[in-house]
Amino acid sequence: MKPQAAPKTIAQQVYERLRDEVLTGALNPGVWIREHDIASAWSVSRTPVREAVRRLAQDGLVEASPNRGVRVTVLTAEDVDDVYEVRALLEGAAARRAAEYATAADIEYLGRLLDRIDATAASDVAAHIRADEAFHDAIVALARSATLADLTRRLAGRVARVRAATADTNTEARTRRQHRTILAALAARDADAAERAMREHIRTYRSIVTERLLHEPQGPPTR
Amino acid sequence: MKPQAAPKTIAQQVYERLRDEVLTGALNPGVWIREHDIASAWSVSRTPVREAVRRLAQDGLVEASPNRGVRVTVLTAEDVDDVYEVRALLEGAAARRAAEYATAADIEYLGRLLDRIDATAASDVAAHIRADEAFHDAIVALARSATLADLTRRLAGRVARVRAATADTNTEARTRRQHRTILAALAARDADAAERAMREHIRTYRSIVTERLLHEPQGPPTR
DNA sequence: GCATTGTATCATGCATACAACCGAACGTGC
DNA sequence: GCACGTTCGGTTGTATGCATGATACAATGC
Repeated sequence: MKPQAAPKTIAQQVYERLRDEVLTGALNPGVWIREHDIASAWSVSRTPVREAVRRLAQDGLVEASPNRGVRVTVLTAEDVDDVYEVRALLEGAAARRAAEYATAADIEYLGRLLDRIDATAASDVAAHIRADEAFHDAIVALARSATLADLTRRLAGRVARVRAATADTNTEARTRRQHRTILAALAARDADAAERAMREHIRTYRSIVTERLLHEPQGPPTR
Repeated sequence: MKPQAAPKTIAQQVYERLRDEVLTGALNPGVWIREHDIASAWSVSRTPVREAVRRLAQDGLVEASPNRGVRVTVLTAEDVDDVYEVRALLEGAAARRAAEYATAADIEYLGRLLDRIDATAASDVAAHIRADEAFHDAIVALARSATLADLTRRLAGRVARVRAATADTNTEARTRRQHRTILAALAARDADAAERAMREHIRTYRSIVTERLLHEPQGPPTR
């Protein structure tokens, strides 16, 4: 079921755990992450911690200062705007290609994913986000473009950060309707409509989360 | 004015050198890269080599097999097609935004970059590629989107690989005309035209390089 | 009082040693 | 002769110790 069943190496485990702590806010924006602290706290050596931290930097979740260390990046409204605009671009293109390649079975499967979103309790934020991600990921997979999938995955960290920060549960009736619109466009093999619908959908997300970010600012950057 | 003037750390030096060897074909596709070999050959430890290799994997220039090592990725025509399609998407969007943000001075600067391409001897392949990259990079910079710039840079490695493998000198009159068309669209502040022109331009590249790849299958002969 | 310089401290950057794991070849039993 | 288990070699994964570079603070000179 879960394609990731190999948190085998310590570096991978540290990476996932650190990522979780950033996403959940256990590590507040602006705080310094010292390799030695993490290593001693979790009883591992600095080597895998170092590797994990580098990967987080690639994901845009932390930013490195040479010879100084890394700290959790601070989310600004401009960043969110920017990330979501590019995400709309990428996933819009993915939807366009998916409209060309999707089989009837694929369409049916996507429909079941949407049903699962509807069946998830609005209170279960994490499950809701996972179900929504599954729908978007499935469409990207249908695009049959390794490059598109790769870049989308690269944005995923920053997107997840935003969603976690804003408790983006995607429960609004508007976004649900948009999901069905996207699916209908795919089923009709209408590439233009699929791309337009996906872009519109993600831009709706964007306005929702940016608005929430303005009302719930960030934590204090500890020096 | 090179923004990168700090190949100070050993890891960075190893990264750049390894990258060069992959691009120039000193390391042929399919060849296994063993950390220890590189380290002893260049008189450094495995630690910075390991870091450099991981970064290359992120760039898509090498692919890793768990506990087995990494080897130089093999270029297929499908990969090239895919990478250039996404590149057209990203840089097309960049051109659109550039049309909104560019000042008169920016336009003039872009014009000088194009003049420099024309002034470069067709025989100097490396200089030609650098000059062309400068033009494209400048447009991406004008888009004022950190995310767009980041993803473009992430594709840069794969694109550079293709260009090096096909000696893509961009000397055809057709591509030069397209450059001027893009610039004209930017000068006219016509976002739609700019995006269209850039997409068309990169897709022209794509057909050129894919055709060359078919005639000259893999990289240059071993040194 | 302010600027400049020297120094202490600390985190990263690198090197080296050890351990775990995978693959392949070889040997043995049927 | 074939299949299976085992051993062996080699590579990556991890731990730890040392060197280096940067920053902050304090002392000193102007």
